[in-house]
Amino acid sequence: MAILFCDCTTSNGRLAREAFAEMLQVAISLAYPGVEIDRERLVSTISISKPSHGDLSSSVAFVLSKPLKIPPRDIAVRVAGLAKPTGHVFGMEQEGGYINAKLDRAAYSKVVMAQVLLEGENYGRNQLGSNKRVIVEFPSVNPSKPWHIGHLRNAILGDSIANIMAACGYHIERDDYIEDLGLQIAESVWGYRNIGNRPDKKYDQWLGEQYVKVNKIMKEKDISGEINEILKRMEDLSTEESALARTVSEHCVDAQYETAFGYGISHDLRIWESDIVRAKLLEKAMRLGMDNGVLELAESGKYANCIVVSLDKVAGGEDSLKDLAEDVKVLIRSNGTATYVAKDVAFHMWKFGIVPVEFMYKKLPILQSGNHTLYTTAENGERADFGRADIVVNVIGSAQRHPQLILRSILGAMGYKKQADRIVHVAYGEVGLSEGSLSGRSGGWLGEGRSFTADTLLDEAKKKVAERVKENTKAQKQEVDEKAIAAIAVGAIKFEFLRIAPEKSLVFAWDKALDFGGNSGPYCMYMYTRARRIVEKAEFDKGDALDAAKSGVMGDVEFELIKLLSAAEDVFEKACVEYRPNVITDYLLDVSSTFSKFYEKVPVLAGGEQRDARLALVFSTMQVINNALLLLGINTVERM
RNA sequence: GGGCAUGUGGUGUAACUUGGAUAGCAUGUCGGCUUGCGGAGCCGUUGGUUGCGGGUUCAAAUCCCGUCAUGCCCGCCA
Repeated sequence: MAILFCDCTTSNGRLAREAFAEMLQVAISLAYPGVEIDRERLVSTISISKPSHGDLSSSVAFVLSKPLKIPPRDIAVRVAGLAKPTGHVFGMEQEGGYINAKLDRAAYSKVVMAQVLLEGENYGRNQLGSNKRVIVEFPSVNPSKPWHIGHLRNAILGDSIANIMAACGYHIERDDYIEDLGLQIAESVWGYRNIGNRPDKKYDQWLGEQYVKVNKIMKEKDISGEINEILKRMEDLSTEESALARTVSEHCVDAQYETAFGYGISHDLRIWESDIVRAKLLEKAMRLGMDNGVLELAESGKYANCIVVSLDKVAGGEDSLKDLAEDVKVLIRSNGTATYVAKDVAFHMWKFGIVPVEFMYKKLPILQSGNHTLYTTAENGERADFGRADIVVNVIGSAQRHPQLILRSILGAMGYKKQADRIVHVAYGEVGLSEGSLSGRSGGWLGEGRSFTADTLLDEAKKKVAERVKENTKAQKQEVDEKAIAAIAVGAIKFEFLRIAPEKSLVFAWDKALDFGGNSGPYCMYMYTRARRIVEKAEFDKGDALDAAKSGVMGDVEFELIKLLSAAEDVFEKACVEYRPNVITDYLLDVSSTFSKFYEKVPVLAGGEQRDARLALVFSTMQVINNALLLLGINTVERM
């Protein structure tokens, strides 16, 4: 098999744009000697255009119009007239002020298909991240309740962003921070002792329901003294309460990870708050802050005996930290306990390897999707290579913008500006219900009829999918197993959550969540299965496809598909730098619907001499849909 | 009081960071398509002063200013 393309490290989509830019640059210098345009600027004027406007389009004439004082149309005419074909780009013409170019269909489709087929699962992957270490933290749910649909959005986003960054050449560590010393756990421990300690259902569900009961009791009688006593004792790691808190939390997190397993979401590391305390990370971090003068001990006044930071002092250029009701943020309370922000500052010092703390790690025998190994921090264990990140991505609700900003400001003021700038807060809009709220305290996630847990959602989706599959595959006398049904249900839910831009809020409604038509995951998955069946019927394998790709495809719809396939790498990169998986969902819908039009219009198997080249295109499309779905954490199925 | 986010056809949304051609997609409405590789599909129809008002520009959903609406945040809660 001859290598048809010249540069394996660059996508053909990019090569085509570069070639077009080259053409334009030469033509511009011929037309207007002395005029220089930055190459990057030039490339940025080029976009893939609609079929009615050629294949590639540049608006460079508008840019040059002002300095040259010549109307865009005249520039376009002149430049287009002087351009000479480069690479696979030719046929330049002017329309209004635009300069459009056509691609050599046969040649271009050959190289694109060859690249897709040769690179296979790696197609679209790139080295943008040059192996930099990234910690993606998600979803860090309190170990006192099951994941509800809000937590699920967090987990799905985090998992997908981690996948996308990994595909762009970053070294990814997926961390889950478990807060086992917080007030919520103290309340759980109180419930465990006073209401019951025998789970009669999935542990997280049971614990969550109990937590809601405790909160009801708290409204009726004052047990806050007892709970505070438990909380205080928990923070001393030698107490029975502390051990109980950890045990209850571990059971709960294990149960939460059954949910994660069902959704195909995995982690590398669980980091426990109690292990952070044990390692004295907080003390070290606070001492560092005191030493360099950013943190100070208030000796008198309102904050006497607290360790505080002046927000005005650390604000830098941040307006949102100015004109606050209180200029002071407490990190260590007068009773010696730490606030959330203090813990977060310390935790981030570990993430970046600023404070040299070595945790002990244990491998956990938890089943994760893809047999992904899970570690946990532990009292006893071994050393392992975690932390020391170059970039930190925190997937946290947008409600926490303010504390995240304080975190960055404090780190920056302490002299870690570079690290502070490399904390990315993926601030997603909270998930709301059309009626009520998801509040954990009042038990909003329990719902009236159906609960709003991630488990319930998946169960309902599976039921719905099973019905649909049964109906749909009747004609083919094909069995579709439970694994495939689960994959489709997961695909439907993940796609539905990911197609909405992260910063947008999301109002959950059952009928919408379980409607799998149109812009949906199942639609894309269905196109994959259709493609697969065509290829199976033809008994066409990858070797055949590589041979057949030598012919190229010429039709309009075919070529639209080729153009889309060649854009994969650009799309993956865009999704990565913007931390927006919806860039991928959009792309998938585009590829899927274009493929759908293609097979509706063009009979592949009865295609005469074009049959094999079209089969190669079908094969290539399958690969691209598969690769893009994997970035969303969605697995393809063979039948549906 | 201050800060942040959001506002796009009946509904859900994309494009906004980096301004470009007729604002893309789905759902909904109404109508059509199957002796063909599988109809979770395809084609057509309908529906938009991109919250509002200014400004910058050859060009604004996109940038700037103002304004309105909604949500979130501003704690020795997490």
